[in-house]
Amino acid sequence: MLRLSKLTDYATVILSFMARDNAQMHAAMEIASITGIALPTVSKILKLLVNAKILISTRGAKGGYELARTPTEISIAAVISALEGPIALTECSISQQGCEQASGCEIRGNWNLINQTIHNALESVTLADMIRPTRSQDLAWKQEVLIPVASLYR
Amino acid sequence: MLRLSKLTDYATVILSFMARDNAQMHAAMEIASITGIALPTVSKILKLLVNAKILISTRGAKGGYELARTPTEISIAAVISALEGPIALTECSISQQGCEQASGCEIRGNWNLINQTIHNALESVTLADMIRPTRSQDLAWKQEVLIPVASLYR
DNA sequence: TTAAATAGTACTAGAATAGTCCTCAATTAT
DNA sequence: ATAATTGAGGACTATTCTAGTACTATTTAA
Repeated sequence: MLRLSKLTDYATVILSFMARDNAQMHAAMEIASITGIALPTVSKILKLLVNAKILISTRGAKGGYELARTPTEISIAAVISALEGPIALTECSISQQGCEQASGCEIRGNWNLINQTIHNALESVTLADMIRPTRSQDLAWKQEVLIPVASLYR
Repeated sequence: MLRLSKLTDYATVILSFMARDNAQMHAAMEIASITGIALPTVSKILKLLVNAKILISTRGAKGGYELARTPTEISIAAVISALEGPIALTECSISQQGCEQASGCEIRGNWNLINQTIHNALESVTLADMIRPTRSQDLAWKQEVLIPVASLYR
């Protein structure tokens, strides 16, 4: 569930490669051969990332792509919305009339809270975090996970 | 992004209707006419929820569906995984060899952390929360949103 | 026994994704 | 200047996934 598209997945791979050797310019073809993702697909992704101002492109010979900001300043949320549009779990947007007729739709407001919560969580993770080594043993953080929606009603 | 399927959306509508008038048995047809969702679709969803032990079904005349637990004991995470399978953003699962060849795949562990974080957030929201009135004005909770992955590295 | 209701499964149409390709524009090096 | 390199932009296709439907079997109450 909660699928991200493959393209988004690729984007994180590409970006974390770029983050690791910083301050460098990389041509699309170079990135394609290093990551093993087909060139046209890499190109497509890079273009989307440029439009989202996550990357800066330089045309012409010796051109290429580079990060627009430092890895600590690029959030995963930004990457995801660059590739998939605004972050939202539901598209309850299907005509408000329909929702008023149907009985269940006071829910919508609560979905929005959940969306916000997840968005904030993704906002707090940066590219810099992604390229750090994993310590899956270390589960101390679990205790820190919050219950934001429930807390609304205290 | 982060799309949930329409079916999952419907499921929350159906379940919150059922949660509101508790302890009652509801036939699929009744639910269909009240929610405005087509009967075959409602049936499909109800069956999935039964398989996930979120609902209990009773066959035969006077049969129907009822909640298997109280609304406070049914998490949104459970509903989502009932409809869409395990909660995971990426399906990096595409052959580990492929990932070792490509340069970017130390990322996977970090994705798992993000998945876990989101899973925990969804686990903390229950059906009971969903049927409460929304107070979108009240944004106090925003201050409480955490930075779980970053905290891993302190 | 009959009617009401769910269980299970298979199928179809439509939409969304992934992936590719082609032409234009810009920059550098010769 | 001119050629080579590289990105920009858009159009297009095939495949996969989802939503929705239909049909048959099974169970239970009256």
